[in-house]
Amino acid sequence: MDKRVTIIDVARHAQVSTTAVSKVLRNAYGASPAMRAKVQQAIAELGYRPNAAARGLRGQTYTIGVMIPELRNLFFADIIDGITAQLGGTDYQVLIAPGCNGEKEEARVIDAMTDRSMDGLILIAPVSSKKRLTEVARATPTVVVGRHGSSPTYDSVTDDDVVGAALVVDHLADLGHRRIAHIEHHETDRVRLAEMPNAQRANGYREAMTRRGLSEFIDIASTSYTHEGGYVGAKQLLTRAERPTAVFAGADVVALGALEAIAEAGLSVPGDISVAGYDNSALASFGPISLTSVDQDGRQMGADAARLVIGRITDRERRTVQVKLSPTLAVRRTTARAAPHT
Amino acid sequence: MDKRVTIIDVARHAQVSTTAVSKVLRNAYGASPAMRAKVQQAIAELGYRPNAAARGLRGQTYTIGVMIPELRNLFFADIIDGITAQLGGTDYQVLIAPGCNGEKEEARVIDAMTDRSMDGLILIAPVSSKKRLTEVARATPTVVVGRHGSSPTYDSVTDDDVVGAALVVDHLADLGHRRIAHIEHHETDRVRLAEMPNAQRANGYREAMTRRGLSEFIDIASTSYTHEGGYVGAKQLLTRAERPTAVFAGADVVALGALEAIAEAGLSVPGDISVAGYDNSALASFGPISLTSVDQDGRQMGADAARLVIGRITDRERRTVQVKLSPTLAVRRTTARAAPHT
DNA sequence: TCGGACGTGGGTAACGTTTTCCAAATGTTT
DNA sequence: AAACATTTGGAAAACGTTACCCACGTCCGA
Repeated sequence: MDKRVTIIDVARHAQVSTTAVSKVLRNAYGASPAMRAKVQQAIAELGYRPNAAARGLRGQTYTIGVMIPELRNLFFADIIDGITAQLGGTDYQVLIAPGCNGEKEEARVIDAMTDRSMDGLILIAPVSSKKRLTEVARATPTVVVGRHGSSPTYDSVTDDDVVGAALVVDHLADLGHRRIAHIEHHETDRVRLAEMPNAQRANGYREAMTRRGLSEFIDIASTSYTHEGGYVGAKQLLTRAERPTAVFAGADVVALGALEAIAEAGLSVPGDISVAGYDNSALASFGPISLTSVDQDGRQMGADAARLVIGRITDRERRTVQVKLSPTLAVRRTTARAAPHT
Repeated sequence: MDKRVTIIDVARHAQVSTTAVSKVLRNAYGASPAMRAKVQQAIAELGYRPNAAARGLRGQTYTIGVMIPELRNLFFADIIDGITAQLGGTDYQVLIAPGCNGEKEEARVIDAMTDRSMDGLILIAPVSSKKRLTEVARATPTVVVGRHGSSPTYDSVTDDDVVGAALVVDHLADLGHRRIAHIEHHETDRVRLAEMPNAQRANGYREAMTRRGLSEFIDIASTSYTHEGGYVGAKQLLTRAERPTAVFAGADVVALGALEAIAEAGLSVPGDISVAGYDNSALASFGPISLTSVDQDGRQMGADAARLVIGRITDRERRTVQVKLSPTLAVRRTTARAAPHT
């Protein structure tokens, strides 16, 4: 339990002041190359590492907090990969706060990160009110990922969910499908209705169906973005007098639930019904499943978010920006040509 | 950008000293019920939240760091769930450090957590040398999950991998299989050879095969615990003059890779070949896959780890303990009776 | 030669807590 | 009533770092 080496030890060892050591550590102005070298050697010899808590008290903590609503969603893992890749090589460390389902839990987690004086926050698909997010971002540089709408205080990175939904509808319509149903995440809150990806996907679905002249076939099962939600939603859709020939699930995990319900009903995919998901998670590309899905390029989203948060840490006055990425469609084996119309 | 409320503001507002406030915050001795009430009211009125960085400089940071080697492994998500569930309701916040594949990356991450003066560390399946782990644990209360062997400085939580492997072999042997092959994670380091779960699983496989009188059929493909490793390993096994009738993959993700290779070879599961995995991750239980797998109860492991780390924070002198849980087998549809021996 | 600009280095006061005393008040035993 | 223990509250010194400012040389142009 020997004490940690401090900046004072380094200063003594290099025969300079602690100010000098601090300057070297931060690449700050006012240190000659000679002194720099001397200090760096002392740091190396003593194996000194700065104490982040102490740093945080005056300056930065070199920590970026990432809030993730759900560890099991593989799409989020892609985002994290993008973030860490972008931040690799810098002094910043990424720390993830897990398990924040629900507004209350989310508030607790955001508070915890703020309390730890993190330099920047990346919030993935937060459910908090816009007011709250705006306040948080006022105190700490923040990037919100996966939530539409702009804010004067935080940057945002989103996927164009309307386009994504259209990709699916067009793909299915091109294959001859008309009865294309959708399973959505039920949303009540008015603001979130406009900002959350799930709502945008449902809107995109409606628009695209209308554009293709299929408005009479619009059919939405309103459940939730979970495996269970997909299962229940598909069950509902299968009881229709005229069964849909294709199901567009709002997320991959939903599609998996739907697949299970369809299999239970004794129907085959894509023979009887085509199924498409959203997120193109690792699950979707897994051979035996091979789910057609909208690809959001999570890595790119994560990298952009990291870039933006660092940018805002550097210049807090800069105007906020909104990055909107375009999704692509990964066509696989769960979608196929529809049977001729009866 | 209004300044944060500090302990000084609270003290002033409640007309007491900062010491008094601090005592109330920490439930420390020396505060009368009357004062406690007064201070708590002031805290509520001002919406005060203690600054973790400042706390860390003298006392605790109320932060537990969890190192996780791979975000995509769903088994790890179960462990995290167990940890957060156990810690819910306490003042401790869990922060996860991602992306630490490789010894060097792992060292960087552990350093980062130490630098941030975390109160406790939970290291999941670390690959660092035992010496290094021992040193880390000397500086910070640490629990190692998923690595066998005991240490004088850290507690450990493991699953009995030898038993787990035996469960699979017995299950398959009971179904009439004799050519039961295994796909292992290749290991070179001598210490890790004894401590890492993958090695224990391979040992358990050998022992069980011998015990069942099947030693002549022992057949191991040595690749890695990845999807790719499972694919390659299965390819190897399928080229044998006499093809195995069952494959025991050391991890679920490996089993998935194997399933893909088997499907490509035009063979059916479990008709031609039975496949079993390890970890019983969410993937394994997913209907269309329905993989027979060893269940480790990750939630329980996480809960135990959290309990132990808090215990060690409270009493750093207590002797280290080793918790060893017993796995069970979740039998599903990828294993079936073997064809009669030819 | 003077005066300012610039480069170099350090002294010192924060930052927001906890911890270690210490003093005063109160209670309890002889 | 004296002596002693306990409770209650606070003053002040850490903790390790950074930010702010000042001092001293040296260089250069006027």
